[in-house]
Amino acid sequence: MPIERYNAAEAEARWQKIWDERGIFATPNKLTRPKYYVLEMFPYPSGRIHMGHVRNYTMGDVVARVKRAMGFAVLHPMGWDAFGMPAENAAMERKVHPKKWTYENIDAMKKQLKSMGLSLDWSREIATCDPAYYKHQQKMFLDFLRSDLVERRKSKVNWDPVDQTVLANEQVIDGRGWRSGAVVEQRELTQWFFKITDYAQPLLDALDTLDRWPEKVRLMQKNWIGRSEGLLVRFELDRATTPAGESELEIFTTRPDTLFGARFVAVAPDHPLAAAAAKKNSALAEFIAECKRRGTAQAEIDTAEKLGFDTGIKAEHPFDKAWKLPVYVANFILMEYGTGAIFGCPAHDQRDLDFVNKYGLGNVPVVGPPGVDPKTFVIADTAYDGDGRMINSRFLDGMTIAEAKEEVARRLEKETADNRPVAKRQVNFRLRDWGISRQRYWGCPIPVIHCPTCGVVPVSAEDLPVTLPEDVAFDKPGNPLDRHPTWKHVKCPKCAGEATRETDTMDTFVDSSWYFDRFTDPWIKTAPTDLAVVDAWMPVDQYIGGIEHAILHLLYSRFFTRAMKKTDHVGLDEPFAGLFTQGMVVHETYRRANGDWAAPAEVKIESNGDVRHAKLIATGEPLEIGPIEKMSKSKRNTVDPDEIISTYGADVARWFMLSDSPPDRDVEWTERGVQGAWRFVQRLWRLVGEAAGVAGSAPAARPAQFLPPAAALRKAAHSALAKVTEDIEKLHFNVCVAHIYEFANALGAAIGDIEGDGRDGPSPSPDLRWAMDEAVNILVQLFAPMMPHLAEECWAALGHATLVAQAPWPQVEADLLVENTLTLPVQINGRKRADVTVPRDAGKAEIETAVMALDAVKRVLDGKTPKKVIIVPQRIVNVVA
RNA sequence: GCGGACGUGGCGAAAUGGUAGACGCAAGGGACUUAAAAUCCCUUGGGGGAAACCCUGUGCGGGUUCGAGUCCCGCCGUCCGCACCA
Repeated sequence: MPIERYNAAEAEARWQKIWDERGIFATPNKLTRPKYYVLEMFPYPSGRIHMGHVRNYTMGDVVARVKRAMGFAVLHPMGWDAFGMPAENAAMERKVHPKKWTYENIDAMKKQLKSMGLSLDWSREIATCDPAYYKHQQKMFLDFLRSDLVERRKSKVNWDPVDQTVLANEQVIDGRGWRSGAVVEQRELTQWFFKITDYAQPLLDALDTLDRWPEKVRLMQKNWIGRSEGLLVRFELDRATTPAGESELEIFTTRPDTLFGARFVAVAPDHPLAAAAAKKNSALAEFIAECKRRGTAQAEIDTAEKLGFDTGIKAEHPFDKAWKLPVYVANFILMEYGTGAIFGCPAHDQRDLDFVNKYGLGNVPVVGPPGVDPKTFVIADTAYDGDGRMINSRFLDGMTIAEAKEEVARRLEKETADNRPVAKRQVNFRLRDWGISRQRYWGCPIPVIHCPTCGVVPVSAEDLPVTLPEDVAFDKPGNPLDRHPTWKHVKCPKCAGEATRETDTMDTFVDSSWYFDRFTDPWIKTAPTDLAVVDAWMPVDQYIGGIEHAILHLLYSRFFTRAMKKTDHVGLDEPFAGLFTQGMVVHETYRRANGDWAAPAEVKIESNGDVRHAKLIATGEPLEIGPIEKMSKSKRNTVDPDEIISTYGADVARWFMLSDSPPDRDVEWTERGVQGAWRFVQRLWRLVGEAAGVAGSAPAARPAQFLPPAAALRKAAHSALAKVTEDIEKLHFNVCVAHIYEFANALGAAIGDIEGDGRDGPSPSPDLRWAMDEAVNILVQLFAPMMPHLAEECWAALGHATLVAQAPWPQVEADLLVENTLTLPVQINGRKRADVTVPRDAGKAEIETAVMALDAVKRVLDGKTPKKVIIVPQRIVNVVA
């Protein structure tokens, strides 16, 4: 029977059109079945999708299709993270308006996504640059402002000199801007902040409840929040030595137990005490200026020497007024953490030790490691930060570190100076408030007005949205909103006097902090969300995206959800119940002799034996095959999804993306792998045709009995079904792929057996035809979530008038997977020597008798009695000789 | 420096503490073909053996266990996150 090759290009377009016309992926908000919300991180409309998108969206689509088949009402929407710098860069470089550029990109990428055959509900599509979206964001900003979740203050900020804008701490990677890569500078600016630090503790605590998040991400967030418990201690200053009669200095410490090891006190260069002292000391002023001149770039911090300047100020030890400690200004103290002041205990802190060794201040060890004689224990170049007992510490001697911390806190809390306790316990967080002001055009305008008489005045709700002006020029660096001739000049809503609009726009991470809520009801015009609807759909049951958002987007969204709850826009705290972070798509690199990179599409690979050679197709020039790296424009090792889809079809791209590597690990894109996937598509098509031929007109009624060949086939089908169902649930797509291959091999073998018989024997028995029909239907349904177009084509070929995309997931017949006899491996001393076949319900005695009768066992035991026989029911037998 | 993950054939990888290497790729051999492609069949961790089968094997060294790729301790290596955080 001649079977034509499967024509992916023709079939895929046809099925996409049918799905579209029948609107089968649109999900109504009226829920009649249990809900399942699957979401992939929405893309930035850069112009074209890349292989990372293909991987991400394929995974989400498999989950969506399977859950739909399992009877859930599945919400699977798509939208666009559409504000941001690249649109402005395009405007500057190519004189195209950011809006035009963005919407053209959206059109192009939407077309590409559609060609992937994703089961998305496009009726819910949103773009964050749409005033219909950001209007609600502005409304929430004002709600947050009223609820004390937002504040405006002057602060030292990260300034990106290339993008000419402020960055949040989370957006500074290794001292560089996350987008531009420029070395970030410190500037003092007045900024809008979301008070994420108010939620530091809840955000930390709730991490323990996110049991379907990767441990790694939870740990990263925990470290980022950076809770530390310590003591805030007031050190009295010797007024005779202070510049303007300052009487005390507050320091924060997590090691109050080491107070008797103190050798000095130090403050940050931008600490008020340092500034005051500098006014009377030009050498100190020069030192401080020098500290500030030194860069804040990572490389400089790493190599920077610990430098200090003795101010001449003396601080009194909290437990001994007579004990005076010198106060230094030191370059390694950060004003942003704690109080910007520390006491230095060099014996047990490496930085402090480096410092005293440079300035000759000496050290006294106060924690003795176990088994060490306190009298002879000295610290030279390496601080001791391990466990031990207190030494040289008066009333603390002999205590553990924990006991000493507690004792110091207890005593200093009770002691007072100026009627206030000398110390109090304090929890400190590393997390900083989220600065959201950006000095850019293409973002959501911050809806406030600055009035010379009334101060900051919120735009009234009925005047929202504050829309961006379209007539802007990008001919100069800086913020076009600020330069616009009219836009910012408005009347004050309060006093009607001349006032100006805020010209900063919001960080684009604000846009992506609630889009998943908006998807639940993108149509509502009067509010960001419909509370009943958002609470019915949220949380997202399965969120899928890149690990690069482990902190940024995922932490902001967790905060934003809490802020929305406080302002009555959602009813829950945690937006993402399940999170999966997928690996990157990587590819070999190719390099020409002159150092230029060559793209995979320009390269031909030849191999003789095990050695592979690359050469440039155009000229034949030999190329060096370089390391496998993340696909990037700079290394030119990208593969265009469009080309793959038009050459092999979307199903091939989807299948290969799922097949080779575990989804959380990097996957290497290779031509060999793609061709393997393509061959399998063709093989499945042939197999389904052949199986349909064998099954012929299978009996409609299920036969009462199945002979061994049919029973074996049914077992293979149901076992594959059980395994795929289980592994899909765990998102082990690569293992699912293996099960499908295995089942396809088994089905192929079964067909081969029948055709072999068929030549000289009778046609297959009715029970086998029925089993074959069942098997091939299961096979098609198993690969349908991954290769939906091929599956529809096969489904139709099998005679169904319905869509496989709407077919319910098949039921496993568990009985088939239970064997009447079991073949157990037999180990002797933990090493497999033989198999034993016993009835499934055989007792231990029966199994032992059978095992002892085995030749292999007899040979090893040589007539002796075994020491022990371990029988694990249904599993294994181990004979200990 | 601190924290974490990972380490299995030529390669990507499987493996609730229970037969290590499923499945795929690559390679080799064969069938079909005038030939090639496609397809189909066989072999493939290492060593020994004619074969049955035996020995050995999951980075290295220990430990727990009847039994360890999996659990524990210590190294080595790779990758990731954080980092003058007091």
